[in-house]
This record gives sequence, structure tokens and C-alpha cells, in this order.
Amino acid sequence: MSTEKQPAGRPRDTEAAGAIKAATLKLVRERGYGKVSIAAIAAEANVARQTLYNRWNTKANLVLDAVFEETAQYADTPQHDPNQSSKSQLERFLAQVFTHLTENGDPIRALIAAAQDDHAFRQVFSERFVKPREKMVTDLLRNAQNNGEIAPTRNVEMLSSFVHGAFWYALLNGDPVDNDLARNIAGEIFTHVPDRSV
Amino acid sequence: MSTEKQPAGRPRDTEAAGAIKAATLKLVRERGYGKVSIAAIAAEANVARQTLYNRWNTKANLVLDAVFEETAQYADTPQHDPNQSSKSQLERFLAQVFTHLTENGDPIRALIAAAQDDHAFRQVFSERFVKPREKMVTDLLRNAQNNGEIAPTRNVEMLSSFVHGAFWYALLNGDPVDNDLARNIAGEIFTHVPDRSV
Amino acid sequence: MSTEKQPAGRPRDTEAAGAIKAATLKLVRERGYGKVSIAAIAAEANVARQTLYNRWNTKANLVLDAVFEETAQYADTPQHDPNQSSKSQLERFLAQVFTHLTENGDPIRALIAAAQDDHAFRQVFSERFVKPREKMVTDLLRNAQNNGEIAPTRNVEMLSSFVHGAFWYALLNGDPVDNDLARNIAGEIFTHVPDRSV
Amino acid sequence: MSTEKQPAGRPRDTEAAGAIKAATLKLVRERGYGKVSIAAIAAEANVARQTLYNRWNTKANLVLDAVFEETAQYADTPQHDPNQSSKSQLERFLAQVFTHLTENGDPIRALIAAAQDDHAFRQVFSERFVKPREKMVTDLLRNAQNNGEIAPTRNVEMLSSFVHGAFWYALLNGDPVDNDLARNIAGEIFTHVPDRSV
DNA sequence: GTCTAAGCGAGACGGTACGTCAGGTCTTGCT
DNA sequence: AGCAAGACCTGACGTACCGTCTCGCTTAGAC
Repeated sequence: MSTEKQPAGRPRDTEAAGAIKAATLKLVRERGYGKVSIAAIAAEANVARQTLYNRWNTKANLVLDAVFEETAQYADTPQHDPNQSSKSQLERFLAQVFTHLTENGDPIRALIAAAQDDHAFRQVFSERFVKPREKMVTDLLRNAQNNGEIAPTRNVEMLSSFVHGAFWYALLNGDPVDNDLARNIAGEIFTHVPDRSV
Repeated sequence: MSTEKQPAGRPRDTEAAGAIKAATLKLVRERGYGKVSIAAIAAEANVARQTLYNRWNTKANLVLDAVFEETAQYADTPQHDPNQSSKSQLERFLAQVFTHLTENGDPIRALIAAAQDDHAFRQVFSERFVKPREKMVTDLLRNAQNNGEIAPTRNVEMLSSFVHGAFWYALLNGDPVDNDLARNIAGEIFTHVPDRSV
Repeated sequence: MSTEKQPAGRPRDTEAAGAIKAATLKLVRERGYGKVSIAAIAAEANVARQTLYNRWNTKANLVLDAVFEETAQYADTPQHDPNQSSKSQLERFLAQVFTHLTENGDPIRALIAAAQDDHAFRQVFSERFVKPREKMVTDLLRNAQNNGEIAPTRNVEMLSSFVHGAFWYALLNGDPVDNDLARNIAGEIFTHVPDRSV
Repeated sequence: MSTEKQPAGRPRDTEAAGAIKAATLKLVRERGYGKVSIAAIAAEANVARQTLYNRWNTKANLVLDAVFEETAQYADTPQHDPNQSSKSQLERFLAQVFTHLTENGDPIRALIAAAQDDHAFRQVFSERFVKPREKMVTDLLRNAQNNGEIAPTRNVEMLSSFVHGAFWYALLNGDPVDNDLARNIAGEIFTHVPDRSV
């Protein structure tokens, strides 16, 4: 039972949005963000150029939406599993993220790049994409801290920054973002645990 | 007596290159990378557009050169000073880098952005800009490890990644890159080893 | 008691047509034909764009109707008045037409312009607007010829052409279309009368 | 020996202007003014769209130039020939003009139409196209008046208006503009003076 | 009193053209 | 051979209209 009344006028083509996002991801993956024109996306989606402008005011916002949709599934907070060490949970979470990141590396790097040129877009990108992912890791680490897997003196926010920073750094510098990296990050974040005595 | 024979024809205007780089930095700082056209740079430098193309094939390369020149002074490996803890050395080094980074935030973020769209440029940028800076930190940390300020089991490369990743992450997300960040990074990297000397 | 059966469905809004025509004339007079969009007319008339398309298939046809309505009153054949010379009758008729023409100069010039681009419209425009007015003058002149006010050898159709041509020419070239012109035209058409002997 | 110094920079492609004008005339004749886009002209002329914008700011101005060039040859004042009656000279002049007019009817009607929407353009069109032609006829008629072929009481300007008006009227209403019209116009202008020489 | 048919307001849609802007190349005369 | 100047080709941009369409709602006569 929907309480939302349909607005006046012809309703938006329900398939268009999907087709456009799909076309966007496809082309950006194939050619790279900078080499994809809005006209090309519209053509690929079999949609008028204006239709696209009706919904997104910017290529960056469009790509953000497209990637975001693809990505939404990975945005669920990883379940806390008392049978697994936090280290292993982090590693598995990162591995999963990295898989997606490797597939969509180009669009995502393009988004980060686009965000550098447009303050407003950076806000949105941060709000919708960056912060939620950061929070997941922070939560996981805080949990670990509560469990004693991380020393109480550590700054979890900074550790979370280390985690994200490490793979952003790799991603943006063209270094591989893979299972090895996931293992190394997790290993180094939790490595100090034995150091409890110090 | 120069051993280099002057090539035929009019020699290059020795002042042009400097004027162009200065104009580039000025405009990019004022308007942001994406809103500066090559024509605008040439005009600002009182130089023909072609003169610019004679020297750089790309806006990105030009900005890279411009920033690089400004930046060269900060690229010296920090001297190892046995009277200071490595933690304190790292913090001071980062603080110094961050000062420069804050001034030139926009051009540098633009460079990182530009690198995402152009593989070749990413190589050059990495080679000339990223790797040298990374090495300084890695060296510093390795030194600390040799001194016992970092446990021998730690992965210094990954720690270095953490350091750089952390401020890239902050930089690219519009978070402040300041002395606080420097302190926090250094603090968290060296957290398990009390800062004896201070 | 109307013999026309009302067709099924909701009847047309009786006020819409009038409002649209009024809005059309208003806007065309204010901005000029070329700078008025159909959407603007619909907005001005507080009517949906489609309502407009339900009644006219073309901006030109709409303007034609709008001007035609305004103009219908001037389309009555001037009464033959035996107490006035034909010359004076022509002059008065032209003066009357010119007054209206000066008020509605822009829409009418726009109609003539529009007619140049669209053969079908030119037909309609000619049939509904041009020919009737031409006939009035031709009739007046023929009458004058019968009265001996114009030599029997003259070609009245061509003279009528001269009359209309003269003020079209003035109208389209931005020259004033006023009482002076009316007097001059009438004067020159009837000037040869004394020449009867030749 | 040209005193004009070449301006700095790459000189304009000398062939481009001609090619563009030729393409313009060709397309306008084929499709009609309203159905020719600037892009189509550029394509037909094998020239970049921008090149066209570099030289003309408006389709109307471009067509004006194109037609004007084609037309310049007809702009010479007809020589006064004492062996021919002015009536016959006028008829021959009109016949010549009408031939050109029939060939280029569409572009010229389009120019007249375009002039109705744009005040500035109407000025230019009048100055460069209309007035010179009007003057030729006026001169011819004045000459005839001096010769006694037209009564001294006649208003030559108005007669000239009749001549031009008559064929504009025919042209704009889709009536034929041919030798018959030329003969009729000349005949009616000179009607009261027997054409002695013929 | 429902049913059916059409008009209406609103606004999305596929198109076409517009004028602008930027990038990178080229072609002049001058230095 | 470099330089200033500027034209050229290319291609993308965002905007404006056009004429058509598709909704929900309204307004009538027909059943």
C-alpha cells in the first residue's frame, strides 16, 4: 500500500534509468570515464540525450549512481561472527570489497578523480560512498577493541583510516588490490596484539 | 665553453618555461585544475599556445612539472638524527609535507585525479612524485625498525602504505591535512613503542 | 436548437481557443514571432501545450487565426459611395488598413515570412488573407474604371498589384506604412486621369 | 601592389569562404532555407562547423553573402541607351532580374523572411540588396521623366515602389515572376506615354 | 448510477539544431 | 628553428524547441 501519490504528468520511463546506468557502467568499464561522452551513453541506452539530462545533472553524478547501485549489495555491515577472529573477519571483508573494486576499478577511480574537481560532488560521494564503507570498518575495529583484540589505547578511527588509505593508495597508484593486500592489511592492523605487554 | 652545440634556429626562450609554470600554478590554485584551459595558461604567461605545446604534451604533465618544481625542495630525505626518536622525526616530516600539501592541495589533488584517466601519466607521476616520497618514509621506518623502535615482525612497507594512505585518504576526501593528522599518524604507527626520548 | 450532435467525450473548453489566440497576439507583438515558442504561448494562456496542438498544427496557422480574427472586421468590402471619388475612397480604405497594419505589423510580417518557408501555409494565407484584400482593391478600381475615373486601357489587376505591392514593400522593408503612404499611393494610381486624351 | 599588410596568424583558408557560400546556395535551393542546418552546410562544404561560425554569426547573414555574391553581377546600373525607349529598357532590365530571381527564388524569399525576424539583419539586407536595386529603377524612371517619357507631375519614387512592390508581391505570394510580369509592369508604368520607338 | 469517450494539465520522451568551448594541429611572417 | 598570432578540424557540452506520448483527472452523454 503505497502512500506516495504519483506526480502529475507522464511518469518517467521505468526502464530508462536502469538502461542508462547499465550503459554507463558498460562504457566506462570499456573505455574509461574520460573517454565516454554523455551522447555515447544515451546512444548505448537507446535513450534521448535529454532524458539523461532530465535525471542527472552531471556525468559524475550519473556514474556515482550507476556504481552505487552495483555496489549497494556490498554495503551491508558484515555480520559479527563470534566464532571468527576480528582479524579474519576484516580480511574476508576486504577481500570481498577488493573483488568488486577490481572489477569496477576504473569507474571508481574516475569517481574519486571527478570528486577532486567538484566540491559539491565530493560531498555527495563522501556521504553516499565513502563514509558508509569507512563506518563498517570502524565498527568492526571498535568491536575488536571491545573484545580485547585491539589494545584499548589505539585510535580506531585512525586505524580505519589506515585500512582505507592503504587500498585507496594502492588503487590510485595502479598497484594490485587483491587478496594479498587484504591479508597484509589485516595482518598489520592486528599484528600488535601480542604486544599487549608493552 | 659549452660542449653542447647550439642547434640550428632560434633558441628557446629561456624565460618562457618559468613563466608558463608560474602561470599554471597560479591559475590552478585560483580556479582549480578542471577550470583552467591551456589557452588561459598561455595567456596568463604571455606566451603563444604553441610555445606551450612545444614543451609539454599535456596539461597534466605541465602541472606535474609546475608542482614538482615547487616541491623539489621538500623531496630531500630527512636526515637521520640520533637525538630524536623516529616517531618525532616522522611527525615533523609529515607536518612539513602537510604544510606544502595544504598550500598546493588543489593542484596535487588534480594531479592525482588526472593520473586516473591516463595510464602513462600515472606512471610518470608515480615515478617522479609518489615513489620518492614513499621511499623516504619507508627508509625512516626501516631505520626505526633497526633501532628497535618498531618491532622486527612488522611489515615496514605496509606501514609506509598506512602513512601515505592515511593522508591521501584525508586529502582526497577533503578532510584537513594538518599537524593533528601528522601527530595522529605518527602516534598510531609507533603506538606500541613508548616514545622514550620525549 | 442545434442540429449538430455533440460528439462523445468531454467537450472542448470554449474559452481556451480565445485565450490562446489572445496570448499569441500578445506575445508575438511583444517579442516578435521568431522569439515566441509554443510552450510560451501555452503558458501565457494558462493552457496545456497539448490543448494548443489539439486545435492548430503549426505556429503559423495559429498566428494566422489570431491575426485573422483581429482583422476580420477590416475585411468588409468598402461600400461604394457615389458621392466620393474613387481616389478618395481608395485613400480612406488604405488609411484604415494601414492603421491596423501598423498595430499588427510584426505578426503580419511574421506571417508573410512564415509563408515563405511553407508552401501549404502560403496557400492558406493567400486564400484567407491576401486574395480577399486584393479583391477589394481590384473591385474598387474596376468600379472606378467603369466610372471613367480610370482609363479603359489600364490593367486593373496590375494596378491593384501596384497598390498592394507598394505597401508590402514598405512593410517588409521597415518603411512607414501610414496616411502619407496611403495618399501617395492613391494619388499615383489616379494621377493619370487627366491624361485621358493620350 | 597591395598596401594591406597581412594580419598576424594563420591566414584564412581562401577556398573555404567560396566553398561555404557555394554549399549554402546549393542546399538552400535544394531544401529551402528553413530546412538547412548550419551543420549541413559545413558538411557540404567540407569545412568544420566552427570555421563557419568564425566568419558569419548567423545563417541569414551567410545566405545574404552567398546570394549577394551570385547576384553582384546583376547589380550594375543598366546603361542608358538613347536608341531604346525607357519603357523597353525597364522591361528588359526587369526580365533580366526576374530570370535571376526565378533561379534563386527560394534563397531570396528566405532572406526577406529572415529579415522580418531580425531588425539588424533587415537593415543590412536593405542597405546591401534592396536599396541599390531600387535606385537603379528610380534612376531609370527619373531619366525617363527628364526625357518626357513620364509626365513631370509623376512621383518617380512611388512609381519605383510600384515596380518593386509588384514583383515582391508576386514573388512572396508564389505567383510567377517572369517575362509577362516584366512586360505588364513596364506597360502599366509607361501606359500614358505611347511607346514610340517600338 | 455506472460506462465510455474525449478534453485537459502536466510533464517525460525521441529528436534536431543551436552556439560555445576546449584540445591539438597547421600555417603565416618575424626574430 | 623558435615565437606570436590565429585559423582549422574535431568533438563534447548544455540548452531550447519541436511534436508525440502517457499518465490521472474531469466532464459530458449514453446505457
